[in-house]
Order: sequence, then structure tokens, then C-alpha cells
Amino acid sequence: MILSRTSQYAVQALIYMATQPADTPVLNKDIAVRLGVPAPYLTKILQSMVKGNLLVSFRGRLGGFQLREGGRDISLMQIVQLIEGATFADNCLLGLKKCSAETACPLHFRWVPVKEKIIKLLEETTLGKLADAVNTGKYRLADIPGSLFGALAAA
Amino acid sequence: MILSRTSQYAVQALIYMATQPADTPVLNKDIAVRLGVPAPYLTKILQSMVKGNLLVSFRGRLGGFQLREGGRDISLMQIVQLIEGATFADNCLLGLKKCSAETACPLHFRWVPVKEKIIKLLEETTLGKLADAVNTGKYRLADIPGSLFGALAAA
DNA sequence: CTATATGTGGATAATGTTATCCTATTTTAA
DNA sequence: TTAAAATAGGATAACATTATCCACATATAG
Repeated sequence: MILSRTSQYAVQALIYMATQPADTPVLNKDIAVRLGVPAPYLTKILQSMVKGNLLVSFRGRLGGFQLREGGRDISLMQIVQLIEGATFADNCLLGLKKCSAETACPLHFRWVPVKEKIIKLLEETTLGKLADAVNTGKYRLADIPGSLFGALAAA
Repeated sequence: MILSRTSQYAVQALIYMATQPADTPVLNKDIAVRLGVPAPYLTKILQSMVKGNLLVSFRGRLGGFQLREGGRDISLMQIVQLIEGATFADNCLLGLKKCSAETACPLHFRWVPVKEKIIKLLEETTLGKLADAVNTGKYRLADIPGSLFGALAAA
């Protein structure tokens, strides 16, 4: 598995938020229900994304979470690095702490070009692109059957 | 991280075994020392690979573990699937249980070609190729400094 | 001002992964 | 026959990740 469950939840949640009207906060509770993710756990994740400046939050009635200004341009890489750490991109397949062109594991030179593809994908894929895809109604964000095909699935 | 720690240990151990003479069993203890891996844990891993027919084991004095016949042709994919399960190759980036061309997550069609590269790498890379690489002395199998450059590092 | 609805933050629990330990059982050498 | 060296297998512990709960602060509507 490439991404931790936490990262998966984070990405799902942010894509979902990007499909919603940008001017009103989205409720943690709503996201949790739509994605079938445990609400209290999602809370923690969203809060860490507030600290990482990917989201802004509002307390009290009519509160909730919003993508930061220009949120559609947030890349998956930014989300994943926020959660898994900045070293996410330089992992060795065999788990060596030091693995570079100088001191390489025997897989290093085979792995590097593949890893670059992964990184490119994560860097080039933004919330905006994914939200647009979801809004076509052709994709689903969660295993919840029937729900979440398109942003207006609940309408 | 792509591979679990357990898979990483397994791959390291089997590569190491492939660098050793094929006609004498290798000791769990020796592998553990060479790789800096906890010996009792490695035992469990090697035993599961015996059950999966990647290794054969011999008890008692002069016992140990050996690659099965034709062990040099074992691919990383075989090792990883044995440990992480056969569904390893069809994971969804977002973690959806069902994610295919028919019911796809919004990342699916971006992810598939990248995933294919990963699978190709794991399938095409065999213990023989990796052992040969290690035997050139240019690569290391573990973080242990100085040791394990080449199969004869301890000589 | 009060009730309600929200996020905040800390503590705690449940689960899964990784690691250890102990007691067999098997095999060989002497 | 015995001692030593190895794997086998079950039980348990340590640790990290995932998940839950509760008391609190904040904001809005009425």
C-alpha cells in the first residue's frame, strides 16, 4: 500500500470539499458520512490540515472547514507530505535509511524511475482536476454504494 | 511506503541467500546479523516462506534455510505477494475496496499506468539479478555501515 | 442572554504490525 | 547414547496506527 489510511482519508476529504461550493464551510460530520470515514478520526486529520495551511476552519454555528484560498491547486503531494512527512518521496524500496546514487541498494537504479512516475503523478494531480472528474458523475470517492457519484448525489 | 517492513526483511534475506553458495543451508542467525534484522522475527518470516515454497529448511546441526530449486528465478513479486497477499497488485490509491475501470475512483486512470510500472519492476526483478548486482560490490543490502558490500564482505 | 451547533485539544482505547521468548522437535557429531 | 546446534510453533510483549471520548472554547440564531 502506497498511502496510509490517514492519507487516504485526507485526500478523499479534500477532494470532496473541492466538489462543494467554495464559499460555505463544509462540516466534518458531513464529510464523514459521505465518505464512510469515522468522524472523530476525520476531525483530527482535518485539524492537522488546518495547521498545515491546506484548510481554514470556523468555529461555532455555521462553522466548518474550507479549502484555503486557491485550494483547487493543492496537489496530492502536498497533502501526503503534510501527513506522512517530507521524506515521503525519498523512500528506499528495501527500507534502507541511506539509499542514494552513492550508497545504493541493489534495487535503487531500477526503482528510481518508477518512483519518479509516482511523484510526478502526485505532484501533477490537483484537487481541482479530481473534483472536476468527480463532478462528471463517473467516479466515486468512497466504497459507499450508490452514493457519491458526482457532487450532487445527495440532491 | 510501498512494502511493509516484513516484506523488506523477506526480500533482503532472500537476496542475501542468493549471494551465498547454493549447496549449503544458510543460518537464520547469520542472515539476521548480516542484515541487522531481529533474528526471532526473521525466523517467522523465513518459516512463512518455507510454507510458501520459496525456501526449504533443514533442522538440526548443519541445518538452515536454502532457496528452493531454481531460486534465482524467484521474482520480487512472488515474495511480496506471499507476504502481503495476492491482492497486493490491485490496490486502489484511495483505498477503495472496489476500484476498477467500471467503478473507478477519480485517480484510477491516472494510477493504473504507474501501478503497472511498479508491478513490472517487481515481476521482472529476480533474486538472481539482484544477487549478481550485490556481488559486484557496488550495492548494499542493509544500513549496516561497511558490511555487506558484496557477498564476500565478511571474508 | 441563552441554547445550540460547531471546531479544539487532550486522554484513552482498539487494532494491526513488529518483535521477543520459551519449549518442543530434529539432526549431526562425537 | 549424549550433547550441541538448528528449525518449528505457540504465546506474549512492545510499538505504531487508527479510532473514540470528553470537557472546553467559540460563534450564531433567536
